[in-house]
Amino acid sequence: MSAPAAQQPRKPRGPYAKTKATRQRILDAALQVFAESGFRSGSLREISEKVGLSDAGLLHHYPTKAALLEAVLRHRDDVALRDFNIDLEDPRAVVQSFLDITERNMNQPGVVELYCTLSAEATTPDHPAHEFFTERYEWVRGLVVGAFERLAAAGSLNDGVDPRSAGIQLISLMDGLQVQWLLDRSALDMTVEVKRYLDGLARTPFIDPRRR
Amino acid sequence: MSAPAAQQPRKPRGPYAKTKATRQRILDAALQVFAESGFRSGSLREISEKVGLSDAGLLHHYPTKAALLEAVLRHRDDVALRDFNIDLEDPRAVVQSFLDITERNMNQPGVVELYCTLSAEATTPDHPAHEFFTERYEWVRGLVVGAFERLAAAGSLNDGVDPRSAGIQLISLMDGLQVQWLLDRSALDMTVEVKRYLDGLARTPFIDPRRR
DNA sequence: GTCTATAGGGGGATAGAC
DNA sequence: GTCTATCCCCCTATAGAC
Repeated sequence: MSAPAAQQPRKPRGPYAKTKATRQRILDAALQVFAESGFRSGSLREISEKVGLSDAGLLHHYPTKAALLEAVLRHRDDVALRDFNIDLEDPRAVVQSFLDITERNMNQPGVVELYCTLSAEATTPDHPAHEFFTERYEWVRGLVVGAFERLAAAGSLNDGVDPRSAGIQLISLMDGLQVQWLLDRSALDMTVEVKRYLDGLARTPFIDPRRR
Repeated sequence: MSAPAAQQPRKPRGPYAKTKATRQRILDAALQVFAESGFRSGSLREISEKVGLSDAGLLHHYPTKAALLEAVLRHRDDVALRDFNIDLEDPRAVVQSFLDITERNMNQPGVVELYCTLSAEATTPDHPAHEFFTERYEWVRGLVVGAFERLAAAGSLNDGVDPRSAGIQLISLMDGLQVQWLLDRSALDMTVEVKRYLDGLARTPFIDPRRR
């Protein structure tokens, strides 16, 4: 779920390019390490060990640590966008997708940890992922606020619900739930909470009954 | 805002104890550094430089890096608890205090950054502040859920509002707002959003009109 | 495409002098 | 209570061999 698409690294020329597979393994390992320790204290050493490569071997594929981080973030977002393939013009589908993403997230705590840790770390302006996250939040906020605005215009929201606030709050809710959930997974069910929040916004539920 | 109270470091015996003042300066500097960089990549070096002390001088007051972190977190919570001095038996006062804290937070982004960064970092079980945060969240959740339960019993909540969900969501909302706010302070007003969320829970507003 | 070797910098913590 | 000196660890990145 990211604004611009990513450009592929480089020439996948050979007939059976092991390169692609290696890079995939690097991304997987990097995700794990950055999720566990964040960017700053996660080390290339740990990543290269996980992959079974030397440090220099790893840096052949991604020239710097920051470049590797970029690649991990963009890759995750590309995968998510492709898997869900949301119709951005349909406000109900957009809102529904937030619930779908929450549900998926409960099955991949590693990714949740990655975004939690990194988004907090990247609030500092000099962090290599700072721009990525500011742009990402701006984009997501625009997406969901737009959806709520169209729903409001169609009279589908309760009186007194401000579309922009609802968008900001939905995003905040999801982010905040993740911290509590990561700290103690038995304390709450993220899907239930998101669903309840959405149900509170409208008399007629958003959720397509065929899907849940 | 923490469950157990902290024990004071040690003997403040001398008549003009510079020790106390030094430790205060250390805590202030440590807060800044841990907020900016988190625990893992924030360095004692940077802290001791800010204070104007050598590394060893700093470690005389706090024997390890983890001990220093503990002290910073407990100190902040003690200060907040003392300043607000909430009547924990009055559910309206408890809910109101969340709004007060939000308002105060908007004037001290450093503290917000500290809790954001550290709570995310500390979701990993082996982090030195892991227990601190799990216990803290458990305690806060119990506090606010209890308040909502009493409000519900008194018929002060809208129909269909689940007290436990409302508590979990209020905390999540505050945490999530902080990330978005730190990334772009012009994007939203945390106080407004918390107030709107609370207003959505009850027909009669919680907020004491004498105070806002 | 991957390796070894190495440069060059920080990091936390301890010992012992003042 | 604070210092200097020191230990030994881990880190990112580059150069050049295979």
